[in-house]
Amino acid sequence: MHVPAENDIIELMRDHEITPTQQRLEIAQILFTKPQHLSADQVLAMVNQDSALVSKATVYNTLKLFANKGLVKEVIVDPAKVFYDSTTTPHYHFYNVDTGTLTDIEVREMPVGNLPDLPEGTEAEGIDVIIRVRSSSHTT
Amino acid sequence: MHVPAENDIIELMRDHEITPTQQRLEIAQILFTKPQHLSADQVLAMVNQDSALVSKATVYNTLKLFANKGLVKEVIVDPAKVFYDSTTTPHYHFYNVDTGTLTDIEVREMPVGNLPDLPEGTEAEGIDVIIRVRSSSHTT
DNA sequence: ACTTGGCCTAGACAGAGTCTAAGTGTTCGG
DNA sequence: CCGAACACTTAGACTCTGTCTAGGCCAAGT
Ligand SMILES: [Mn+2]
Ligand SMILES: [Mn+2]
Ligand SMILES: [Zn+2]
Ligand SMILES: [Zn+2]
Repeated sequence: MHVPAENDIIELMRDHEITPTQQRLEIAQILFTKPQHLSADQVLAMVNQDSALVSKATVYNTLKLFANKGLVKEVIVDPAKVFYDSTTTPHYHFYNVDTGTLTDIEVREMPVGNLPDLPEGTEAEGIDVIIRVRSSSHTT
Repeated sequence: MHVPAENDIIELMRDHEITPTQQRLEIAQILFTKPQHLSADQVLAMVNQDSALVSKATVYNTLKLFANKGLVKEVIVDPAKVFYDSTTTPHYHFYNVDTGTLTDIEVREMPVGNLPDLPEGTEAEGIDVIIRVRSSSHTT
């Protein structure tokens, strides 16, 4: 299962209670061709590179919808923009602050201890682990 | 050593190769009264609540300067704004996505495994661990 | 046909953060 | 002292990501 067929994507969306529309399909096709980390702006550019298919508002709305329904995961590492991760299984990230590149870390490569006691009246939603790196031989 | 005296702060700044100016002192006084996580906007409001002492540009410039010199640490958990942490010793964070509140986690409360192999040509700069929580009894 | 409801869209808008160009000290050489 | 050099500060314009608004479109149901 590499580049998923349109039918697979429609089924995936139905599984997650998302009505499949033409625009959502265009966006999903781009996201789910491979594991990747894309900003909304990148998705907007990619989806419209041949012809204008999807508006800016719909790209933002759709990515947020996908995130809420668990189809993609938001990754917040850059104060300037959100990345959307097409891989939703638990994993962590390297973030190269020089290049802006995200790289996945398998959980087994970096075990993290159990959750500490949560603050009163809260429940856990997820753990983000980000290892910030910079490109070597920096004139620091 | 609670509310640090002006002289302590000047020495701290000199130690970090920061020329102490009136505006930088105003900002430092607010930051270092206690361990806390403040956005630039909050610092701007606090520093000017009595009389207009420091401009917006200087607040942003100063916080970035302090971060570069290691006086404060940037915490990136919210796509809308950066938090500045007056505690620079290693620790992790809870982030309540409902209230926007950051809470510290001591490293000993949540041991994290050794660093995995870094991507080619990079060196580590730091590890961020964020446990996202939401306030209980949510109508999800 | 008409209504309803979900979806899409252009473009206005909001808010965090940056930049620019001018002003204000402060230091330092003569 | 005096003037040049330099670092710092500032108002306000500007940029950029993301949100909102108000109307248009379309498919389904009656
Ligand atoms: Mn799923
Ligand atoms: Mn230090
Ligand atoms: Zn990832
Ligand atoms: Zn902290």
